[in-house]
Amino acid sequence: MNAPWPTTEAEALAVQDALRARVEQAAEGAVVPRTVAGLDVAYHEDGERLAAAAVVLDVRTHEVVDLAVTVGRAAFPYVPGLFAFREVPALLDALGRLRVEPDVLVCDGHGVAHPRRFGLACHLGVVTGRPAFGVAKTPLVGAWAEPGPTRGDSAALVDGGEEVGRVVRTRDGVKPVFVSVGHRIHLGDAVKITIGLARGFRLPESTRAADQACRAALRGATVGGQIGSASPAVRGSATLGPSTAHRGKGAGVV
DNA sequence: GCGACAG
DNA sequence: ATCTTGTCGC
Repeated sequence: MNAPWPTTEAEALAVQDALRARVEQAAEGAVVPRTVAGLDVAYHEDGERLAAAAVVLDVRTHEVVDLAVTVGRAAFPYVPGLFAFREVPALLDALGRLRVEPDVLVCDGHGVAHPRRFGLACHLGVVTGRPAFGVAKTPLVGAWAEPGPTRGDSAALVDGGEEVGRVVRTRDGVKPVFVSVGHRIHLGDAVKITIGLARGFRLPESTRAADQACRAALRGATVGGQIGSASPAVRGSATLGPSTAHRGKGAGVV
């Protein structure tokens, strides 16, 4: 029933074309999350083995409510614009191990601020059906004016004549982050949530927590060959069936 | 043709 | 993404 994971760039592009129509818009205020899930992936130096983490935080207190990690392999080579095909299988596996269903997914990358308006946040939102948005550290597409110097200041990220995201200053005098809608959420809400989650640091607490969790899992899997021993509250796996290595010759790097 | 190019 | 600890500055 499930379409096979794309092996070539042409196949991946076709998948994006098909899924793009399923992205849903949302009115401002439609999403008032009590919890968010921070998602991130860490790679082994071989560029193939990886660990993915999903950490659920209470939006108000930033307390970790749930956490799940999984280790596996990159499902596609890194190609700007096709980035999601590399991490989606592992991230879905991690999300599937959570006991608490997060109200919104905070992705490490872009949503519609993408050449074909279907970045990682859109992809994860569509396949999970959950509200989702992306917070990226660097731009992929678009132009913008330097936002004000104060935390909370922002500027429109424009591409192809449309606002595809917002460049947001989460801390005074610090390089801004790029926020864009993924699925079922309004850009203004995504920006507010991002600022609320980024208090002491540039990146949202959710992203930082996920980054720390997958890095730790990667070490555990590399050194001990097993993970999840550090904390009994963490659910993890040392294998990842579907997320096998990319094969074939039409997609570049391996 | 020459860069740029999420992680 | 990853290679990488201490250090300069507010």
